Amino acid sequence: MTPPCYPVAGVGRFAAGADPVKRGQILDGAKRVFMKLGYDAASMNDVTREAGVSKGTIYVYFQSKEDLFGALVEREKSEFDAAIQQILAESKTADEGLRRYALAYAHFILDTEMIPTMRILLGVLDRMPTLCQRFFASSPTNIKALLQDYIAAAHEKGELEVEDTELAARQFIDMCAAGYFKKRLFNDIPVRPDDEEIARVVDSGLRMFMNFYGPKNAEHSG
Amino acid sequence: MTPPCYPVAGVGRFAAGADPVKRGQILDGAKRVFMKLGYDAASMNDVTREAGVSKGTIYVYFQSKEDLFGALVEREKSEFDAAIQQILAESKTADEGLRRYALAYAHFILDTEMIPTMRILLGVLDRMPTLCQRFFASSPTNIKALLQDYIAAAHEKGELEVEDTELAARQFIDMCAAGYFKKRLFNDIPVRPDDEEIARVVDSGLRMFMNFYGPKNAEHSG
Amino acid sequence: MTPPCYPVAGVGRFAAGADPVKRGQILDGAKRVFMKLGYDAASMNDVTREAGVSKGTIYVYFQSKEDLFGALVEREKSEFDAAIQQILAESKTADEGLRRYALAYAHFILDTEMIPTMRILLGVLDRMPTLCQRFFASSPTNIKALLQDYIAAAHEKGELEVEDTELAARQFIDMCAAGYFKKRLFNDIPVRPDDEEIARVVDSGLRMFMNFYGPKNAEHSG
Amino acid sequence: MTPPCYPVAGVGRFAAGADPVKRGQILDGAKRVFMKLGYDAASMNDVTREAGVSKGTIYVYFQSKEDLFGALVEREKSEFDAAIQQILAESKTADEGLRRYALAYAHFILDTEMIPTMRILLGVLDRMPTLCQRFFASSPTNIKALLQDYIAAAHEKGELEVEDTELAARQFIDMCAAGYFKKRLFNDIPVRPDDEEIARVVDSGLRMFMNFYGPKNAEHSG
DNA sequence: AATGAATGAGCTTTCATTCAT
DNA sequence: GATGAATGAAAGCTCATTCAT
Repeated sequence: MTPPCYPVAGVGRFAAGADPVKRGQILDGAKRVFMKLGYDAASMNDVTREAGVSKGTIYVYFQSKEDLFGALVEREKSEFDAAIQQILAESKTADEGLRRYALAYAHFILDTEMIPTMRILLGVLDRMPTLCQRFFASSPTNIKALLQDYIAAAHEKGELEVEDTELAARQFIDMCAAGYFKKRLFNDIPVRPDDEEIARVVDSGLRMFMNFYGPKNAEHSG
Repeated sequence: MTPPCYPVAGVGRFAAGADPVKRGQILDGAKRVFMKLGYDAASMNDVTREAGVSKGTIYVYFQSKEDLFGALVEREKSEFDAAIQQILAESKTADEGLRRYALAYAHFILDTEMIPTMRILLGVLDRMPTLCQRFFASSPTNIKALLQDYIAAAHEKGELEVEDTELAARQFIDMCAAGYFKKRLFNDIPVRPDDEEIARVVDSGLRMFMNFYGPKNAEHSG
Repeated sequence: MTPPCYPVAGVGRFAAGADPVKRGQILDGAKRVFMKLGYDAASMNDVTREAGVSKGTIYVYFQSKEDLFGALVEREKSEFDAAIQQILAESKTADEGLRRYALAYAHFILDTEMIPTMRILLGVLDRMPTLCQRFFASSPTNIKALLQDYIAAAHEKGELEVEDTELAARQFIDMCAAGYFKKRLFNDIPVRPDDEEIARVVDSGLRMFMNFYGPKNAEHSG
Repeated sequence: MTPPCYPVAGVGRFAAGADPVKRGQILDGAKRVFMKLGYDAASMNDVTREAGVSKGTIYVYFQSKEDLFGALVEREKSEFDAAIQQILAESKTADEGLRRYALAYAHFILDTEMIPTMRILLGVLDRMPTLCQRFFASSPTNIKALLQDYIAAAHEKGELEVEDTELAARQFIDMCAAGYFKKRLFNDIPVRPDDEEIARVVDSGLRMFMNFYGPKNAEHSG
């Protein structure tokens, strides 16, 4: 009959480990910790401190350290996916679509936590192959599929002349954006290149690509 | 016929931690363990078991786990360095040099332990920046410098028309070989592509590159 | 009759590493182990076993082996300090004060863990100078300061005639009690001397001291 | 028939582990190492380096680390013993003998390695009781026996009036020299007191002692 | 006799996970 | 549901001792 005398946030509102706010809070703390220290060097105590929840609570929401890390990776992936898909959908011409794609790619590489996340994943790839594959399946490696579809459509419309769309997509990504990808991945960029510099690189790559695959050049094939 | 005097310096005897055979044996074991488990998950006991030497012996040859890992990385790097340099030195024409460069690059990506090594390095990049930099300074990221010089020389000879050699080098690498680099890095290659397939990709990239930078096209520059 | 609310701060609950009962339990175990084996030969596993707590728990309460040892030493010191100060404060005449001081000193030497603690400290003196100094600052070596003040006061009151109070204090301690100090320190006492024997030694020393520094002898000074 | 081609110092001259020069060389190295680091912190490798002999050789001359340490202690003890015995033998009058005894004691305490040696021994006393006892049996603690005999002889000659010679000997040592002993033992002396200061302390103690036990005072007993 | 590379038990310390409250 | 003290296996590393040369 006596009322409970301890804080009972959301009692009865969610099943065990299902409160999405708390879950997000844990993931936010975990993100900060993992990004800073890497998978192995980050301890669950660090997560506890950074997330502001107790050890036990974490284990209510996530089965293990690896499970927590997997959930974190899953969330990063979703955000990236959604953003890239929207960009391609909004673009009208092939030239505009390709350019915006390249710029969006560069943005994610340079301004988000994508690269640190990928570094950590690569470090544990052999131990957690499934987890990694799930991430990479829609990461910079494979949003190539989206681009590939886009290029195929442009080919249908006569904007491009491409036979091997997979190769062309890879070439475009590599030429216009992968330079920054590798530079960032290997920590080879002391300061973020300014937008003008990025535009210049994208432009040169795009011209080379259009020079080869554009409608005017008829003597070749992909 | 006189019995051998001992101690006999130089016959099977080395200064502490200087026996190259044993050193190699330890590195081989460490390589297997690190490649399989990553840096943190690999324990010195694992190395002990895999290398077939005792714990103490490892610490005679290497100061610490990090030191052992550093030596391992150094060894991988040396082999790669030597091979790439020789290839460029042996080539006559720009076309031949570029093609051989791309093929050699592909070989290292696909057939050696370069990529697994890099994965692990990326996983510990924040904790061991110096070690990583030393490796990456001559890794696929940066043998670009060699290629850049090569392209500049070709430009002087009139074989290529290139203004921004750094950009051109990056573009060539990205186009001809980086596709495999990323595929391997992200463990995205179920089976090694056959030599024919590799030749086809290199050929397409090289044609796109020559189409843009080759001597005949005079209306532009990179 | 209402069921107890939890978490109930302050009822059987303490902040991390702050439960004084458990802390004492660990210190008790550590004391037994250190006294028996010395600092280096005592392992944390030994402490674990003797204290009846797990390894991890010890490291919640103490940062390191050295920290644990330091806390142990601090505890011994406190008990000694408090007792000696009270004894001098309670005494009325010089003769009574000096006699009680000597007897209290003997008690600590013979009946407490003071001496074993000091032995261990001396063994690590070069490695832990600060820790040692903190202990010795109020150990038998230096409660001499208290005695010195006491003697100076007696001199003012005309009970003693002392010029060099520091020397006199040292002489008194050495004569009345230091014999047992050294005997105990070097493990030279097979059985504890009985109280009568102690009284006899203190008496002889006190008489020699008073014979020299007492008010009747006017022809000299220390 | 061929002559041995490796250095054969003393081959055939000594039984295994019996070359006193090499033995001394090892002990010298061990002394430096143990004095600097203490028993446990000193490693056999340190001894190896400091003594300039190989690990194996040490184990030819000494069974174990503890055995080596024991031999070292034994040697220190002998030197001290010999010196004190000679001093007492050379002295004529009680006053001179006692004074020289006190000064010799102070010298050993202040200028030799006696104190560091004792510190280390105290640190391992509970683990190596036999070893320690052997040392302390003739150390400052117990050269008291020599003094006791000397005092008894002086009593016979009428130079002193002493009933309890053991107590008197202890009192004399404590008064005249133990002050420095403790100061040194507890590392409480920043600079060595000069000879004048030592003479002053010895003088005061000796006067108090003679005041009490000297032939003129007839009203008491020890 | 002398060497010193090799051994492996044992050290201090960390940390993912559990469970009584 | 939430807590965080407690656990104990396992980590990196050291070092007394052995033994093939």
